[in-house]
Amino acid sequence: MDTVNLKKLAKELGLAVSTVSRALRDSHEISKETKDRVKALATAWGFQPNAHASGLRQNKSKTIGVIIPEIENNFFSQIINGIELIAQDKGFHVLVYLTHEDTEKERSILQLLRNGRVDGLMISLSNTTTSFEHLEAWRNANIPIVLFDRICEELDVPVVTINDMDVSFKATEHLIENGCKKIAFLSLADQLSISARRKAGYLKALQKYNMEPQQLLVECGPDNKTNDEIIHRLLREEKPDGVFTAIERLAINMYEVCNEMKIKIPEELKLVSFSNSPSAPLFCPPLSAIVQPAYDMGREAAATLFRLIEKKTLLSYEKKVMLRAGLCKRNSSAITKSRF
Amino acid sequence: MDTVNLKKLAKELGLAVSTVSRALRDSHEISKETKDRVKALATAWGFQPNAHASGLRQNKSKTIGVIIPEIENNFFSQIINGIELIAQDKGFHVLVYLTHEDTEKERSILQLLRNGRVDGLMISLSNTTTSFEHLEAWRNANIPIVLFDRICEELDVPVVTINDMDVSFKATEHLIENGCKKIAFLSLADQLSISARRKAGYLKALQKYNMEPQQLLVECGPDNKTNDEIIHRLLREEKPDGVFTAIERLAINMYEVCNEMKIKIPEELKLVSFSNSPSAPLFCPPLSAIVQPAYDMGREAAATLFRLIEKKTLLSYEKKVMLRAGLCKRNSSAITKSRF
DNA sequence: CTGTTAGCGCATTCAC
DNA sequence: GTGAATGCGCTAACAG
Repeated sequence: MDTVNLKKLAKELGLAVSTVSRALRDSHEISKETKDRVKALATAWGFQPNAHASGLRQNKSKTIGVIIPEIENNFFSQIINGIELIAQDKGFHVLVYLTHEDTEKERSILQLLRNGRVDGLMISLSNTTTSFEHLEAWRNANIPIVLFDRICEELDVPVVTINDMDVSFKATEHLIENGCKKIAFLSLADQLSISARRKAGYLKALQKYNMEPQQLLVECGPDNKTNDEIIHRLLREEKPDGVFTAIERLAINMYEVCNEMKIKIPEELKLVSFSNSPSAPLFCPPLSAIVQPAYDMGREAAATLFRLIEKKTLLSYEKKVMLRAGLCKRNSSAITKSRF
Repeated sequence: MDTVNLKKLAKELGLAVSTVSRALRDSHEISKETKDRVKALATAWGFQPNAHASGLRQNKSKTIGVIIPEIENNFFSQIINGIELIAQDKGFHVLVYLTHEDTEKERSILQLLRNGRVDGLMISLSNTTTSFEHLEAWRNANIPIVLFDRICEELDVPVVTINDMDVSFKATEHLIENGCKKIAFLSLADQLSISARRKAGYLKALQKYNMEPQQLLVECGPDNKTNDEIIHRLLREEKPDGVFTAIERLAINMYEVCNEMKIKIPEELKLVSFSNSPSAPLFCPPLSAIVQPAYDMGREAAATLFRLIEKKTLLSYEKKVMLRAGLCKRNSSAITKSRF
């Protein structure tokens, strides 16, 4: 069976192409009978209007692009889930791109998409991104864009974020309240605003309890083995009794190294981490986690993008949406009976 | 800045549109000087050829579609990761669709994509899919398609699978060797070929050790709470000393219910499960897992699809690719000292 | 080596 | 209410 198009339908029905087109789009200037005849044949033949042709004609793609650093991460896959829900609801398609934390790739994808392929873009920045010309350039193309989670604060662009600072403050305070005297903060060495916000929350909590002298800022990298060494050294030399990790992967490293070094969690060291893993409660011991509303974030960001695509003007509070993460206290940071 | 197209470039350069087009595509029939001039202006102006126009003209979209049941699942996100790598390498875009295990959605997405939007399709079937007319219909559209993991064996379509049966046999045998006398098999109630293959592996192992009378086939559903009840009843009434779960989510349910019921893993009950979670080693106790090469599967399936897209004929062994999953033995299925 | 022309399939303007 | 004609931006056939 050859591909069916308007022309063939028109020929079969003895109508003009334009009439068929209008009938299928439910134009009011077509009689009900004609509409019915046209639609009947269209469904019978399984007609689907060619995406490129109508895209070209209307300068619309019915497609949004999503650029994220990685996908093997509960946080981002939940985000995609939320985005996809809204997109499917709007009849839109979703293109997914992974940067693998490579700012060059990020730049080239953005460049590549300035050609009508997408009607809007959502992006969470790579952690190696330090300059933002590619985002500025994008804005010249006049295609709606929304930043989420890993945003750029300098740019006047709609963003959806999480209360990273507040919840980090809360997590650190929780460790302090549970008796920690020397708390380390582990994060990736990057320039991201979220890292800065999380660090700020940590520092603010130390400040509140006059513990700044005990601050321990540890920067990890992309390589797990190196991180293990860094953590090893940290635990050996600084002997913190509390650790707050800014990303889940580092918490896993913590568990592994503590196992190796026979350091007991939470007796000798209490741990809290950002984590969206559904199995955090099964860890040994169960991980006290800052859980981000990733699914909602995806939906919120997508909803904002569609407001822009539909040319609705954003109200000021819609330009900066902040969602609240929750601290889920579990055994990895629990108070333990003093020994003997 | 208005959108720049071939016409504007041609006008500025005093050339014909076709010359500009050819120059940008490195046609051999254009002089080096002209090419250089054209390319210089194109990059200066940040020209990107309109995707719809060239797509329409060439009847190519440089896009592949990926349909999966869900994304909040390490297995599928690893698959996407593998697919995306190959696609980016080929300069292709990736559309992602989630069916949420809804066969109707699956059907309508397939229908929707028969309009030139994608040059090829990869799909892992929803577990509610029992008839395959939509796949048959797709083949009439003559667009390459590859099935992976959750495939349909009746159809003559390239597939990439995993040695589900063998590895399930191995997992069950492992439980038997470690002393289990009554092993339950937990899976979703679905019609999928992978479920059948996993079950077959389980049964084959029981058979080998003459334990068929002890077979315990338990069907769970999409709802976690119901599953918890099913597992509760199973553990209370049947008291298995070994459990093999066909999907990760059910293993998490097992841990939870065992915790509640104070059943000790692995002392009183040994557990093995399919799982691609990177944190399985951190579980309490660490989970013995069948780890699927999901990333490779994504790459393999994408590579197969691109062979089809590039009109290469598939060699017979390329039509049915089977990858090997590995059993990673950990403490959840370990032999324990008898408690005399 | 470069220019002219036609047409991909559709939506839309204008005619009747 | 319907048909004919136009053009979205690009590529490819044909001409020179």
